[in-house]
Amino acid sequence: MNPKDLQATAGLLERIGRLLATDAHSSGLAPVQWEVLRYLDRANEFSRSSAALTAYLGSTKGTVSQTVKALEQRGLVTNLPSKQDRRRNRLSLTATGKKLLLDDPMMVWPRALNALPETEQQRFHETLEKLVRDRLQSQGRQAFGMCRDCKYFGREHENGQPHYCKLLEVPLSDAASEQICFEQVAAYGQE
Amino acid sequence: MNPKDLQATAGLLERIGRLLATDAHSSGLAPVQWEVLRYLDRANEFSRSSAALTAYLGSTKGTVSQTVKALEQRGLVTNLPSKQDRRRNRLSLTATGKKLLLDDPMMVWPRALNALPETEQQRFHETLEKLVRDRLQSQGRQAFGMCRDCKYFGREHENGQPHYCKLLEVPLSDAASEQICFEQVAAYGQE
DNA sequence: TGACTGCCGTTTCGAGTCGATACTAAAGGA
DNA sequence: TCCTTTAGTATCGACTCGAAACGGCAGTCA
Repeated sequence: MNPKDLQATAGLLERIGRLLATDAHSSGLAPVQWEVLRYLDRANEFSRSSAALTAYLGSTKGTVSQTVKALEQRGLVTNLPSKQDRRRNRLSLTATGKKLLLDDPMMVWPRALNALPETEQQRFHETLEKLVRDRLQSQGRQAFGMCRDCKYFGREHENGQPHYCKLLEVPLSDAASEQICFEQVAAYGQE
Repeated sequence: MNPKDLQATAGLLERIGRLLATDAHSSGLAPVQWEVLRYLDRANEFSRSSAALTAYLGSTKGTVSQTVKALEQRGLVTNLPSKQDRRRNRLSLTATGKKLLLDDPMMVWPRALNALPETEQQRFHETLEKLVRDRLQSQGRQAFGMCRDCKYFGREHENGQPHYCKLLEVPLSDAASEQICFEQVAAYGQE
């Protein structure tokens, strides 16, 4: 494709971004607030801190602190100091927060995607993944992949749990292996 | 793909949206301000008004008015009343605005896309276009396509110009036919 | 046992977005 | 001429964002 067409494709990405933002905005919470809720719902225990959230959002700790505070005031999130290291905090969704997530405006997209042919869904996902990964990498940012795709992910049984994290040295449940991890390093190369 | 995977694809869209926003943010202007500059650069004369911009952004006229004001104060945009209808305004990029657009942070995406195989570029573009169009349509919003893809676009010669708009009844240059039009209605069906 | 260092989170500041609402002014029909 | 519709502006409160200053705390090195 020539440069002009590639710009048109980028223009579509821009519009998608805007649609995402306005969808979010018109449903009560700010776009970032929704993203925080989604992240907390999908991240594993070690990754539910302000620092991890800051890296995930590509924002600053100040902004994140404020956003968390706003969500706390609405009773959607709790913010407690960690017992191991009292500099850190532990963020969690409240029951209200979890319930609100069922009305996530982002859910219109899976439905739209579902209308596409199966192979097109697959290919679209792969291309998106490539673009996001490349972009994050060129900014020196983490990809925040799923636990089970990590190079430290082990299938050894331990303590009755089916999996094991070789980095943090903890046993992992099946559910945990599908969560987002702050420390995740892709097992497959980034060629 | 199963629902969980479709959600993962939507998650990638979400992250792209965020990358777009932070890229924009960290380069001086707010994301929306960049979008306004890009729109004004690519829209035809009839479409460079606050009303068209409001529809394009899916925002409100109040917000657009403020955004335009901020860009005016920076000397990137001019805002003049229209002579035909003095309620309307005519927005234009200043020379400074046009120059700034050369540093558009969005330009990293065409480069990233260019790294993909040709067929993958094509397919990705088509899928994106489908998603955006469907989403806009389901919200009852306009698509803002290119003049030459419009059902009112005619290839008749007139006044020395190669094309013609059957809706506004004006001759069109080659360049104008590639601009975004407020009135555009897709020539191909929306099945 | 200290002091030094680096990290983590909070607070505050100014510019800007956003939706909502109220407002002004111009166009255009009855 | 009156009245309605339409286009753009002004203002308010909640929120985002980056930057910078601040305080708490863990780990290290002396």
